[in-house]
Amino acid sequence: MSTPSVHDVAKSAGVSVGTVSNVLNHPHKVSPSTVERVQSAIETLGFIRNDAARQLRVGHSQTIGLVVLDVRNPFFTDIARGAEDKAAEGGLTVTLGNSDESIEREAKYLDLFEQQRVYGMLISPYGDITDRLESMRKRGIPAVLVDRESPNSTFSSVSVDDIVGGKLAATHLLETGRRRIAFVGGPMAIRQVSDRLTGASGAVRNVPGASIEVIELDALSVIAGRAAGADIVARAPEDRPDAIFAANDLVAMGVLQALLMNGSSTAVIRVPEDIALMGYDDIDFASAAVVPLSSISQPSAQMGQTAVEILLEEAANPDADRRQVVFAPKLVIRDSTAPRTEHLQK
Amino acid sequence: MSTPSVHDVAKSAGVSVGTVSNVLNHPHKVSPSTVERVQSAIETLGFIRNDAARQLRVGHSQTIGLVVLDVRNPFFTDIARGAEDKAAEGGLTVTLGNSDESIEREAKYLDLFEQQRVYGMLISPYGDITDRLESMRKRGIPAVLVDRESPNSTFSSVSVDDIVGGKLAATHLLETGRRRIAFVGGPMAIRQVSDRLTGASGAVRNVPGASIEVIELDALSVIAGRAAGADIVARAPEDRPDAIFAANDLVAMGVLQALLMNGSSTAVIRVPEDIALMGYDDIDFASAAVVPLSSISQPSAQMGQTAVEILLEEAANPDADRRQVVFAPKLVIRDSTAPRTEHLQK
DNA sequence: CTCACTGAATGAATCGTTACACTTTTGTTT
DNA sequence: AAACAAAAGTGTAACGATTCATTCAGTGAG
Repeated sequence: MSTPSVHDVAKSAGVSVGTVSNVLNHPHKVSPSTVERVQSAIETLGFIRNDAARQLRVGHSQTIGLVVLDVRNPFFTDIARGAEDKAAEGGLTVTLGNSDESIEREAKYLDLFEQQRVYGMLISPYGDITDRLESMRKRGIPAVLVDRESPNSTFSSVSVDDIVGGKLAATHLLETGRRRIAFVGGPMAIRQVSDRLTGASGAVRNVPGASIEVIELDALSVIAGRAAGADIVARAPEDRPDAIFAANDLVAMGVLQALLMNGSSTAVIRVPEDIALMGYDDIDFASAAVVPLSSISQPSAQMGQTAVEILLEEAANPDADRRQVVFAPKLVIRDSTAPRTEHLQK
Repeated sequence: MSTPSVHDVAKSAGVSVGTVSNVLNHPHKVSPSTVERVQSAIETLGFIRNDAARQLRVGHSQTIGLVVLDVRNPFFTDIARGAEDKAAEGGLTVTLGNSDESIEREAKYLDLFEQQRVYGMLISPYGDITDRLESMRKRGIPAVLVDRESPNSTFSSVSVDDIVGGKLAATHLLETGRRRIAFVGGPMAIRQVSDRLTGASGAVRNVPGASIEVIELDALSVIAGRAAGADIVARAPEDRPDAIFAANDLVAMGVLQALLMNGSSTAVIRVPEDIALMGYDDIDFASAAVVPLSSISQPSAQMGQTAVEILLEEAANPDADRRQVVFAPKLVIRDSTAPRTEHLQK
C-alpha cells in the first residue's frame, strides 16, 4: 500500500540494505548479477528513493537554490535555463525562487533554501545580504552572486558590466544625433540600474550640449514603464526628450506602448522619429515589439552555466579563490533607434 | 561551527528536545515563559530547522510540485504566480519544473517530485501520465491537472474550454470577412492544441465557402512560429491564407515576425490587411507586438489559485469527489484582426 | 488529607537512507 | 595447497526532527 523502502527491496532481492544502497549509489562496488537482481526488485516494487532520508544522512540536498529578482523577466528565466542545464550534468536540480524585488521575499527564500540545506545558492541580490550569505557559507552552503559583483570580493560572481552597457546605449543614442536623453528605471537601489545610469551619464558628459534626465521607477516592469511613458506623453512637445534609455526591455516595452497609444487629443509620437528608444537585456520579445527594440544583449544562459560551474568548484573546494567573471554586453541595433537622417531621407 | 540542531537549542535553553519541537510546531502547548526562552536560544544560536529530518519524520514535504509545458510562456508563469500566492497562505511552497514538451523531462520531474515526497502535484500534462499519477495518489500524493481536463474524471482539474476558445477565435476571423484560415500549431498530441483546432474547425464548417488548413508544428515556440510564417511567405500570393490562427501567442509572434520580415524580393505582406492574425493566451507581450495581437485570454493566475485550493482540499480529504473547474476564455480584439472593410475605407 | 484532574515538560522510539567497519567469497600467486 | 589480495556483501550506527506515552507539579473538590 504505502511506499516501499530499501528494506523491502532488500528483502525482495534477497540481499542486505547496504547492498541496495550500493546499487543505488556505487553500482561498481556490486557484482553485475546482483545489480540486476536488485534493479528488477526496485522495478517490480516501484521503489522510489526517499530524498529526505538521503539528505538527512548526507547532510545536504541535491538542489541548487536560485533566487532571481523577477521570474517574469525572460533575462532571468534564460539564466535559470543555463543553470539548469549545467546542474543537470552533475545530477543536480535547480529550484527557482522569485524575490520580486522585495527584501522580505528575498529573506524568505534564503530561509527556505537554508532549511532545505541546498547544495549551494545562486542569487541575484536585492537587499544587502552579504552577512547572511557569509553565515550560510560557514555552515557549508556556498553561494555565487549572479548579475551583481560582490562588494569586496567575498563571493564569486558572474555579471555583466552594466556601466559599459549603459555607456554603449547612451553613446549609440548620441551618435544617432540625440541630445536630450531620459533614463527611465528604478529603484536606484538595484545596482544594475544605477550602474547603467552611471555609464550613460558618463557618455553624455563627453558630448557638449547633451543632457540626461532621470525618471525613477519603483519597479522594472511593463506597467511601471507604461506609466512613465504616459507622463512623457502628457508633457508639452518641447519638454519631451528626444531619446529614452529604459533600464530594461520590459520597461522599454511599457514606454513604447504608452508613446504609441493613440491618445484622444494628443498628437501621435513616432518612434524613432520623434523619440528614439533603447531597452536593455535583449529578451526574445524585444525583436517582436511594435517597433523592434534596440537593446543591450547579455549572454544570459551562459551566465547561468558559468555560475553553476563556479558553484560546483567552490563546493568541492571551499577555500578556492573567489572569482569575478564579468561578461561584456553587446549593442543590438534595431528600428527603435534608427538615425534621424535616415528617416529624413525617405 | 556547523549548524546547531534542536538538541543544541534544548541544551542552551535548559529544556528537552521535545519542548523545542513543540515551540516550533505547537507553541500553545508550551508555557509562554518557556516559549520565549527557547526562542531566544534559537535566535542566539542561529538555529535553522533541518527540513529533511522534519520531512522524514512527517512523511511528506511542505512543497507543491508544479510541472508546466514551458516556463518561457508567460501564461504558465502567471499560473505559477497564482499557485504560489495561494500556497503561501497555507505555509506551502511551490517548486516549478519545466517539462518543455518532452516526455522524458516530464517523467524526470515526476520522479524528482516523488522522491521529494511533495505535498501534492499540479501538472499540465504532456504525455499520458494518468497511470503514473494514479500510483502517486495511492502513495499519498494527490494531483490536480492544470490546463487540461482529466480523461475520465479520475483527477480534479482546472482548465479553460479550449474548444470554445478555438471557436471564439475562428468565429471572429470569419466575422471580419476572412474565409481561408490557416491553423498554425502543434504537436497535435497536446490536447489544448487539438481542442483549439477542433473549435475552430467547427466554426468554419458552419460558414459556406470557408475553409481551414492545418500547418503543424513540433513545438509552440516563437522559433517554430517564425518557420511556419516563412513557409507562408514563400508561397504564391494566391495560395496564402487570408487569416492565421496561431495555437498560442508565442507562435503568433513568430509568425508575425516572419510575415513582416522585409524579404529580399518578396512583396511585403501586411497584417491585418493581407492576412489577419490571432494568437491565444493573451500574454502581456501580445499587446506590445509589432501589430498588437488579437488573442484569447485566460484567467491564468486565478487558475493557479484554484488549482492549489482543490489540491489542499484533496490532501485533507483524499476521498472527496473530483472536481472539474472549467473557466471560460475571452476574446480580446486588437489591430491584428481589424476587419478588412475598415481598412478599405481609409 | 487524599484523590482526580489539568497543563507542562520529558525522552525514547521512529522515519529511510547511507557510510563504514567488518566478514565472507572468489581469484591469483607461489 | 597455502597464503594472500581483492571483490562482494553484511549489518548497524548515525543523521535531526517529531510524536506520543509517560512523568511531574500544581490546583481544587470532596
